[in-house]
Amino acid sequence: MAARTDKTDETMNLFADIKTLVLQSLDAMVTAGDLPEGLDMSNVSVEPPRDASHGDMATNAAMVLAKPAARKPRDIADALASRLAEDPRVASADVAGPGFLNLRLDPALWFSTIVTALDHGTDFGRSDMGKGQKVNVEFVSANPTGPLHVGHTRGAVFGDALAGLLDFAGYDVTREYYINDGGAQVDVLARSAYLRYREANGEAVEFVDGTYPGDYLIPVGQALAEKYGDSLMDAPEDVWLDDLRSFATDAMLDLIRADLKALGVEMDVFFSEKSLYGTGRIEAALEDLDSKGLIYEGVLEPPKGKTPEDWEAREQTLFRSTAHGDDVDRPVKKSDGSWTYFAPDIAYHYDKVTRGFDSLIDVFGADHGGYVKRMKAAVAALSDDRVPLDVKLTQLVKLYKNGEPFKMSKRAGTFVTLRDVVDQVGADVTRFVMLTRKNDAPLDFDFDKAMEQSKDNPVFYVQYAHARVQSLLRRGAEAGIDTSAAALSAADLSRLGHPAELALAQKLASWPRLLELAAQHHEPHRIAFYLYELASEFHSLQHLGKLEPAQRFLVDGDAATSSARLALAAAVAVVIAGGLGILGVTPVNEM
RNA sequence: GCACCCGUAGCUCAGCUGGAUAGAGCGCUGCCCUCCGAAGGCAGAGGCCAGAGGUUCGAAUCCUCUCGGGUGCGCCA
Repeated sequence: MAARTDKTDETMNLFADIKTLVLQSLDAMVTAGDLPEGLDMSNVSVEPPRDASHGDMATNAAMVLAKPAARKPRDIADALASRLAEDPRVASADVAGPGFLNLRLDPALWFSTIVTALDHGTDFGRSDMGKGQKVNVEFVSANPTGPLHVGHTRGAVFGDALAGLLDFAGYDVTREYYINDGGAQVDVLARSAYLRYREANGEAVEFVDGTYPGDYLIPVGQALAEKYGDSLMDAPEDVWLDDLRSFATDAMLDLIRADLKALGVEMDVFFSEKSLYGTGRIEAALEDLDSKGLIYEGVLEPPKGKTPEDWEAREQTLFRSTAHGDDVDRPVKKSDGSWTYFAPDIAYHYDKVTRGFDSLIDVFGADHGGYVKRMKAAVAALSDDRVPLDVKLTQLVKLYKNGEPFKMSKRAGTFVTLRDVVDQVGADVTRFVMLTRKNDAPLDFDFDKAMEQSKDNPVFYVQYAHARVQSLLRRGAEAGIDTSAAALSAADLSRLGHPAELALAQKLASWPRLLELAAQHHEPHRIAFYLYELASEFHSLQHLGKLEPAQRFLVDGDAATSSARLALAAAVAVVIAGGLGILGVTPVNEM
């Protein structure tokens, strides 16, 4: 296994290497006077062509530069092609279509990816694109008033996988949870806990509207009964509210922490909203905005089309969020002078900015979409546009059982918690399934399908490919082949050459590139899709051995060929294991 | 009324800072196991990328408008 980040050498990413070559060649053309100086090369790309028959890689350089260089695209392409063809790595360079330059690389170069993968192990694909920049990923941030439910589960998985991805891409990542323990809902929690406390002391209680009737507070009530005996039974609320609030909040936080742990999520920081009150921190943040002329007293227009019945014009303290792209200015104080939810959240993000993060990511449920603009405006203002904030919204999870929609209802007791899901299908399956859709697309989660051992189930399909490789390696070892990574890495890869083998090696070679794109776009789901495709190509190649026995991974009496093919298979397993690892899923060796 | 997200095969969805003939799974049709895991594989049918303009050498992708679906819209968090 390679060290963490010290081996991010050039050969990790073939596409980047060839792009470098293209850019160098273009520079040479400038020097030679074939191209004018000062051209913007930022749009030059090197990517795999959609149709493999076009070649291994394609660059758009000639078309992108034609206009600014005032040259015909084909002329540029021809000149570039002849320069590129001089490089030993390039087998051929052909101009096609309007000016595409199709490159074919020496197959040995593609197969060398196998060596790279085996030598780096699951660190294959790590990069330094993040350059150690500090990124804060805030996710889950559920109210500490009960256990996490399915919606939170998706946010938790997404946020954690995104954090893992960014870490892999060379960022210094902090996973963070914002505890909403400052608002009215924790008072409701305290009162609900108090009812459970009375119940634990033998009294029959009734949960009226505005209290939480969930069973999860029963143990809290019992713990309170043990701690306080019956001393609070006749006490007025103002005597016990503060104590019970913090007691119950702590208990809920323990519950949430345990839920997250069951899912394999571990936060670096739990940040308390309450810690912002009475400490001058909210005031300080708003002071900062005020000094920038962004705080004023004013009256908002009523919302159009849906005027609340009790609406009346009222002067409030407002944040001029419209100065940074919001649609209307937002209140930071309620009519009674207390803070709105937004105020401490501004202070919280101010804190993140002052902690020195280079960029921030917030993961919210899609129902908080209306909150995005004002939050971005706040961060832009607080950081003087220095710190970008990306807000990722996670869409709803629709539950199914046997293909039938699974209706959730708190009232009917069919409220599905994170724990329910994890207990039913396991953390690995939960995590992978949650990432089989883009974050902002709705997700169908079928309990039965998630457990199914078939191609329908992407988790199984990918795990199966990994297990099959392990099976091959075991058989290889039985046949006397050294299947250690080091030995396979030294195999004679010139034994490979079948088109399907080449295609698989090319797929492996695109792994670092995919990771960079996924990290850039903050889209961990791309990993799940890639792994599925990789698994598919592997299954296909393995099946080829049934049709053409000469193409089996293990060839009787030909240890050299077998070793080379096992090296390819092992490299596939390494990438699957690495990819699953980023997503927080454990690869399995046997199904 | 306004804002944000979405609209791609019968269904559920991918589609890489705009690239060449738009992909996968399910479902449908027809195939493939005496030996590496058939828990799998191969092939076929199936598309006006919601619609209309625009930008561009080039648009599912970017811009504008229309239609359709979801979410949100001061004193909840």
